[in-house]
Amino acid sequence: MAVTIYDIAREAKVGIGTVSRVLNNSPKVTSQTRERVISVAKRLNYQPHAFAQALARKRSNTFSAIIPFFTNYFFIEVLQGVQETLTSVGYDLIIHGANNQQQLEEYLQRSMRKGRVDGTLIFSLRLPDQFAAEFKEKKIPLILVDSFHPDFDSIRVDNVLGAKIATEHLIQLGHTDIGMINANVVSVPAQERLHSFIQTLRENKLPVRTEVIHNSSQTKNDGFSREAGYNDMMELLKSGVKLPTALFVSSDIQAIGVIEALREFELHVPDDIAIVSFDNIELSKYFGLTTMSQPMYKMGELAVKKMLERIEHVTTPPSSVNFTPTLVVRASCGANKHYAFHDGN
Amino acid sequence: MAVTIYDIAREAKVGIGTVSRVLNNSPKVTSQTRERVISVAKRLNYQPHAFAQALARKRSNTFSAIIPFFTNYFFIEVLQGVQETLTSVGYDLIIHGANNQQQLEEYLQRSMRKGRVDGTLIFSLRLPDQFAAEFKEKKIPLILVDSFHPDFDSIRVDNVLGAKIATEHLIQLGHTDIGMINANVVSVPAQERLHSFIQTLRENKLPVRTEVIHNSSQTKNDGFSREAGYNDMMELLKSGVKLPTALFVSSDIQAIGVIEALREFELHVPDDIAIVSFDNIELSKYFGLTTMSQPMYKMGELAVKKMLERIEHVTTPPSSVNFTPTLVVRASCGANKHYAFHDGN
DNA sequence: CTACCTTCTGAAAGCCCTTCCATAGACCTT
DNA sequence: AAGGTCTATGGAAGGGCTTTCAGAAGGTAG
Repeated sequence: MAVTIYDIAREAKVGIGTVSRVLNNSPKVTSQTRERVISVAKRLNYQPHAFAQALARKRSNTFSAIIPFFTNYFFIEVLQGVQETLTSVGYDLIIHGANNQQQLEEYLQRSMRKGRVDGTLIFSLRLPDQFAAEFKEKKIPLILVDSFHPDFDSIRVDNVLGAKIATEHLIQLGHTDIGMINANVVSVPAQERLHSFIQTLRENKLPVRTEVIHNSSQTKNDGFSREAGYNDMMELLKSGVKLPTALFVSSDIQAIGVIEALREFELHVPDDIAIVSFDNIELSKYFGLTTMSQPMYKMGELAVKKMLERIEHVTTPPSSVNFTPTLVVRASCGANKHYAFHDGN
Repeated sequence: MAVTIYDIAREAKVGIGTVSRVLNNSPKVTSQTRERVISVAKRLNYQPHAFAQALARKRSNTFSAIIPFFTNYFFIEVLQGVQETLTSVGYDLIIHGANNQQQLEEYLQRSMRKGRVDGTLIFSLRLPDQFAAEFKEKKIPLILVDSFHPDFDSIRVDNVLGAKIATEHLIQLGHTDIGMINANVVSVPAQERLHSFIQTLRENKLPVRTEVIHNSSQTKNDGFSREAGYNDMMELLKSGVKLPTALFVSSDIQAIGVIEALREFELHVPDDIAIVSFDNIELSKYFGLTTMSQPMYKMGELAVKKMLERIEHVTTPPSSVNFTPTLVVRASCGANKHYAFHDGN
């Protein structure tokens, strides 16, 4: 069968303890025996058994990540940061796509199985209270990305500030009648962006026309999709209400759908309607989207670093990092003539 | 500390063997003791220790997937199929993004660690010979997706046939001067599409103008990116060679970049130049891309099913499934007036 | 009532590693 | 030379589970 440290010990005429010490680079082995053991290990093509190691060490060197949806550009880019950082420190990543509340709970349950993972990352999902309590009690490291809970570390983009900046940018461009195409408010970021948008209008004493503030009822990707953007904009267009002169859209990918819908009604961006959205995914540049840029890769990287720290120091109080999204001005808002805007007409 | 089967055994006044049997639904337990054990387990909020289980059972219920690049729409969509299917059968997925050969080898190494995973999926990557031998010898289940090796199961799209269909579609539309914007030929699919493209031109007795057949030298995502498409098309445009009337582009995402470049030269698709690409990612519809559609989600699903079969029957000879990509005619080839083509002018 | 099955159950062995503990031996010290 | 210190080493214990094995308990048949 598979070769174990016992085989190595026998061949190298040492004890298993010594083999283990050699393999773990413990200093208390003479270089002579060390070399003998290493050469035998190589000859037998020894591979340590990960689970036996994990069991003995009481740590698995793997994290789990729970994300709402797989096909979402924001998550993909953050995940890339997570994965690459993790790899560089020898950790593995288990990925769970939670399409609904039930799946989320199942995955959380799995992540809590003793020893399965050393920590888990939750993306953009609200942590149910009973799980929060359990994670806390069991002291299982948990990092929230793009979400928040007072008992755990979190890494976020400041959606409130971001939505404010976006909205004020439109206001500064002279717009006074601004609508919003939002994702599904079951998503926390969608909620925050919505409230901040409304708040900003109020602060600027602008009318809040609820008939042009549209929360998606789509459930797929919580409404953060091209399709949702298209459908929701279509609804607005067909409803016959007076259109605003500008729109704040809760994600770039939705904005792409929104533009598609506008095109069918022969409305031009930014002349007929100006758009600012959120995320700055790779494609945004192509579309000339003015958008709030999030440091996605960096967020992933930081999430891992925090997790590693957290594992070392289980008891330090949780901290929260807020990245400020930055406004990237392109063509869709009408402010930057440098970029041609491409809406396909 | 964490609750173990010993705790349950003590509380329920049974032996650990019985506890284990109950938890694993072994039939040889009276319903009376079964219920007693279950109620104690629930009361103590017992969670089995995954690694101890894996160690004793000699299987981990997790697979690993090695993909070339994270931010590639093709992989993401296949992975979604993989992940969802896996979840439905209670397996976990470890994801490795291999940005280069060295990383690939490290990950393969990791996957071979005894017990770490029950099997691994490799995406679009050529399996190095020494690893092939080792996997085969150790009988570690291995499934190749979008790649091929005679000793292992593989699930592919027929790139040769796909490229042929795409090229012939352009030929049927009357084009006799056709170029290609290819990804980096270090990638097997890129290679196959290239060869089949040239082969098809020859079969149809059309000229093969190597100056308009451009293999990307980009390494990021092996040239399967918007950026690569843009840069490579730019090179072609600036080179001053006579442009072909049609282009076969090796992926949709590149095609988007190609269109962007053409736009800067005020060339219109499909009137000035017709385009057929490959993949049919979600965004293709938006762009009106005529493309070869690959059943990505299905491929992921099938990969998992094959893997599970393979685990049951280690010795059955490897099989290879070839999906035939289907032509989706939209606007970019000029054949379908139903779709408006959107190149942003 | 004894002999023999069945069925269920408890406990030990085993999965493969890390780590602790005890010991042997080398090296100092006085 | 005896005692003490230190280092390298072997091996047992332990991590939490599954599975095998033997035996207890209960039932049936002769």
